[in-house]
Amino acid sequence: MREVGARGPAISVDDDCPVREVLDRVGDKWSVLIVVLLGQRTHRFGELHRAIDGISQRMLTLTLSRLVRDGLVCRTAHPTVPPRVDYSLTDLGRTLLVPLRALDAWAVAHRDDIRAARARHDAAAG
Amino acid sequence: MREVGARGPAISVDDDCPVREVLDRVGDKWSVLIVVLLGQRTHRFGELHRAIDGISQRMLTLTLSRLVRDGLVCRTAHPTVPPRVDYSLTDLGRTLLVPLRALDAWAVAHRDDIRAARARHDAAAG
DNA sequence: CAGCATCCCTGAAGATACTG
DNA sequence: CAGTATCTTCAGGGATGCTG
Repeated sequence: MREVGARGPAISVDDDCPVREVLDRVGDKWSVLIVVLLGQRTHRFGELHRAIDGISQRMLTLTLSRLVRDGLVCRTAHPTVPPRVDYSLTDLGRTLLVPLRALDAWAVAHRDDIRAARARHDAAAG
Repeated sequence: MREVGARGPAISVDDDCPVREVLDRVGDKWSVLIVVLLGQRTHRFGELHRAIDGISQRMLTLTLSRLVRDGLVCRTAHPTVPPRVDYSLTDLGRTLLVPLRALDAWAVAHRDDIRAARARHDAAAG
């Protein structure tokens, strides 16, 4: 396993790159959004549907089932009528909030830098 | 702007969600790999091509140009013949290594948990 | 309410060939 | 060596309709 990073902890990079594994899992269009919302509090299916602007029912179902499958999200179906299903983060899911916060902090701190770089680059060339 | 997180720093979630912005930018198939490799040291185009197993010339070019555009990677073309082009991280790019390391640490720490959850889930249902 | 089934479409990514 | 140009494929995702 090759590693990088002169100072600070290394990031492994090879064939089975853990970072890539995470990104393949939560790097899709909706997973992070859902994890973050569930990090806030438990949500029902419909609540998530309303909270996440633009998501289709299909994608919400799909993404949730993947997250449940990966042990990040917990699904609780109440045998009532009409049915009621609650989704919440598992312990594992909650631990994921930590690195996501780090990424978020970076985004907040540097979004303007990126926009500036873009503007500069686009102005120079096209 | 709605925010989440009982304890710890909040993650903003709304229409312009910073986390989503980062993921849209580096959540693709190759960007993280390239950033991490360049975090190691400066690489030439061909070095990256050989280092990243499975990437096509086209995707390497595309991904690099996006990273350059966003100010994360610096491109240095030497006017020699044959041409030689060096890629390295900018200061901004280097700061990105920090949250990526957090994500990597999480991945390393929990990949087995995810695999176990999956196995459990798949065994239960299918 | 929650969610599956079906159809469709687009954009990301691969393969291949060519160039300064 | 370091790309560009073109064609093609495929999976992610949207829209809609139906059901326990």
